[in-house]
Amino acid sequence: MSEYDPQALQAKWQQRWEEMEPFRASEDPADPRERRYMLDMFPYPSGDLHMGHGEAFGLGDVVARYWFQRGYNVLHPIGWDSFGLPAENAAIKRNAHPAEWTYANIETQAASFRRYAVSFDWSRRLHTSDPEYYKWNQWLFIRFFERGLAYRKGGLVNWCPNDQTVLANEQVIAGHCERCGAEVIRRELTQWYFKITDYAQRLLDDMEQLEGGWPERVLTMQRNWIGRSEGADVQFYIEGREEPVTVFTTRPDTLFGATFFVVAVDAPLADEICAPERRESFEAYRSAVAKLSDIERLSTEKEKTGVFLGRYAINPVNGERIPVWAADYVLSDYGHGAIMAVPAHDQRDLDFARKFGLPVRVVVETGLPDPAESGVATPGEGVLVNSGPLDGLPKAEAIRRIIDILEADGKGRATVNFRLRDWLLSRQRFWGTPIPIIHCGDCGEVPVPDEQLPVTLPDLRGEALAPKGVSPLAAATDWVDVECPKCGGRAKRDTDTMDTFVDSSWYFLRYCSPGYEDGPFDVEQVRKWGPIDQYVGGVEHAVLHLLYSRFFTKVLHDMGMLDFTEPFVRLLNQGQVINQGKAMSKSLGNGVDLGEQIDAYGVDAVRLTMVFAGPPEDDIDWADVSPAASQKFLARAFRVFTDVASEPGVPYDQGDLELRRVTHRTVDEVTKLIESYRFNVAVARMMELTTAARKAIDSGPGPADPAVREAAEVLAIMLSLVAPYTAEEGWERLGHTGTVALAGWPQADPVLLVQESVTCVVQVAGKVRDRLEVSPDISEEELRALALASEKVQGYLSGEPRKVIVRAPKLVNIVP
RNA sequence: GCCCCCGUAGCCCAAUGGCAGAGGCAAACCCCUUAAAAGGGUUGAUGUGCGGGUUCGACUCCCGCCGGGGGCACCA
Repeated sequence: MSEYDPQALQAKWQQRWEEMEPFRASEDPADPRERRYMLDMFPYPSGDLHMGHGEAFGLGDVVARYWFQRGYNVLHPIGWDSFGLPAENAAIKRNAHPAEWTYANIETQAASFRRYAVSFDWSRRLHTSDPEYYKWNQWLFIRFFERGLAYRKGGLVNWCPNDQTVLANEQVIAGHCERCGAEVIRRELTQWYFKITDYAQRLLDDMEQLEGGWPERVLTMQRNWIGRSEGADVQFYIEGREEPVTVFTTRPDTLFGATFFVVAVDAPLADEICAPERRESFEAYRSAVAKLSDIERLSTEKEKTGVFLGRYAINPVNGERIPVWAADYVLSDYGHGAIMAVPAHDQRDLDFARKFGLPVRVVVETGLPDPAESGVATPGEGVLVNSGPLDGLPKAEAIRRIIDILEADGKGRATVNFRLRDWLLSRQRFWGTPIPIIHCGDCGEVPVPDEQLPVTLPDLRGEALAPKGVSPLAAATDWVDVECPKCGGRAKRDTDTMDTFVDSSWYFLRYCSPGYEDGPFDVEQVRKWGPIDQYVGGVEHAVLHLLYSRFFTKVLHDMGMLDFTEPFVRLLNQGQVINQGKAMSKSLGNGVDLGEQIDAYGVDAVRLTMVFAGPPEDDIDWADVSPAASQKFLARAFRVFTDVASEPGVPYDQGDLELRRVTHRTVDEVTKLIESYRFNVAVARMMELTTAARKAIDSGPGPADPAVREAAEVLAIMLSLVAPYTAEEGWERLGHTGTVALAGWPQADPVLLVQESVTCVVQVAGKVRDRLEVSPDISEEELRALALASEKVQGYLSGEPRKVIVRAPKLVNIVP
């Protein structure tokens, strides 16, 4: 049988691999091999694997399998992010328990992964919904709580009316729920938070380590998200109020240009200071704003709105009385929820001033038209005017000066503000990790003692899980009512569950010691395996999972449990698989099913198509690629394997030199291409090698030549990164036993990389006029003489050339 | 509005200062075949979105447009 039958190969080799377990990471401390940790973002079990999984895991597997071939001790684990809403919704619909749906899907995906031939170490498999896993979420939560990094507070939060739960800031994308797309509203609720803001500066600073290893755009997104800005806190007294109000400004130099003062309409301060005669209009305005969605409210297109509060603030540097307004363009949860408004030099303040007829005073002379007339604020560089002690100073100097003055008078200080908010982690849903806190009337928030962990979920199913605005756990009274661990009195469990992003913030550490029972992970094992050398996943997690994981890593580092501060050394964002220019969707009816593609073309052809389609970070339009053509190529390669007529062990050095050169050049290039993630080009080189081998068999030295065997063996090994089934069968047909996956990466012989002669292009005025066959180590002088002596070149020259540029050995350019 | 990335053959994509084409798809033609399929082979730019500039030399670097994609966008 030399017919290429992908389905038969799949059945055969899947079973063999299960027996061999070739991809188990070695825990032997005496193992001398260098270690590597390769990880794909773990999947959510929402049914079977789809095209996106096919691409991401296919690309990751190229890296992992390359490392296996290089002889590293590779950790390449798999698990499931198995808590989350879809399971709960499915359970309500089917009157079942979320676990049933979840674990059934996990088994389906696991089987598909095995068929897809991803080089996982299956022995380390984990599921975040297992009590053995989420126990450690709870343990970590308590450690965070003890360190003041987990706390509860009231305030306005994002609420998804569809999912009936709160969301973290990161999970609101342009005013919509990251999960379901529903428009998010604001609600006043008491919730649990992780104090990620304590780590804002370090999250920013440590990005330096990631430079070059992470895509630039992910770093940019994180920088934007963290949003550091330098400036000053300045204290303003408000007439009739004892305590001063602090505002944050990045432009303290413009303090003399402040002509009014704005408080966020939804800040408690606005309510507090509103004058009685303004109460009615203030409250009308406040409720009008409350009705607006975030999208409407935050739109920059929207006209400025606001109301005068009937009060005045005192400018701390010149004693000027300025009116206090409430407006929705000032955000209650950034800075101090109040600002000094400098309309001349801030567009937002100017828009507001022009709408309500407030004065505009230029204090920085920029040479641009007067903002009061032009309507365009002048935020740029300039020299200070109308500013007392700052007059005549340029902007940067004025900022330093005024901060000195404010600090000396105790009226302000230099400070830094971040856009990043604390991570809201409590959720009012069932299928997640219970928050391990007991609320006691006397003792307050009491952590569940470690020895009582895990706090497991009560057995709720079907209708009992229906969203009702509070966690379904609250209804399980026998679960909720407990003794206070501290005083023994009557107390109640916290009924919220954790955001599932908590689960995924440290799972990569658990893989290092998945069965470990004395902590979330074995510190020694993580020291050995961590950090992750290569992480692969979608860019949609740029400010979600990737930011949270970085935060967790830093906290765990501070707890002395990790010796590194960044979890992912290198990150690859694969593109999306789309169809006919659009994302696949049910409504468009353009979905492509991974399983069906595999049934039609085979695993190897589908994987090859994904890898060959283009650079890994580019989207793949399935309408532009051809799995059928991939299958054809694999059949062609397979025929090369079966045509080889020599036995293993023949001396290659007696083989055809020309083919050997092609083989070794291919090894050299493919090695470099794989290491620089240019997998599509690497595949192109493999195709060329296949063609060269074909030619050698048909019209060259013939199938028995040792060079043909060498080419075929190299091809099988390189192909094993992308098309493991075809490579295995080919390897076996070539007379080898064991698995090609561990055959070892070939090494290019430098002697065979040296070319005997090179074609040198001779240009006259940039146009090619002759080609010379020269030795690759020809000297500049020699080549110059040779080029000038060329008859073809002479025809274009009249007299001495003005200039001759020699780039030995490839090019000579003569300027006549 | 601001910032970033990308525009190469009908299509997907190589070439990162030195001969515009490596690879694939599609197309046309040839060989093989009684025929078809399978298989083997041959063929493609007058110049790299447009206009300038730097250079002996530009797809590549710089400036300005056009087109596409992405990120951020009342964060004081």
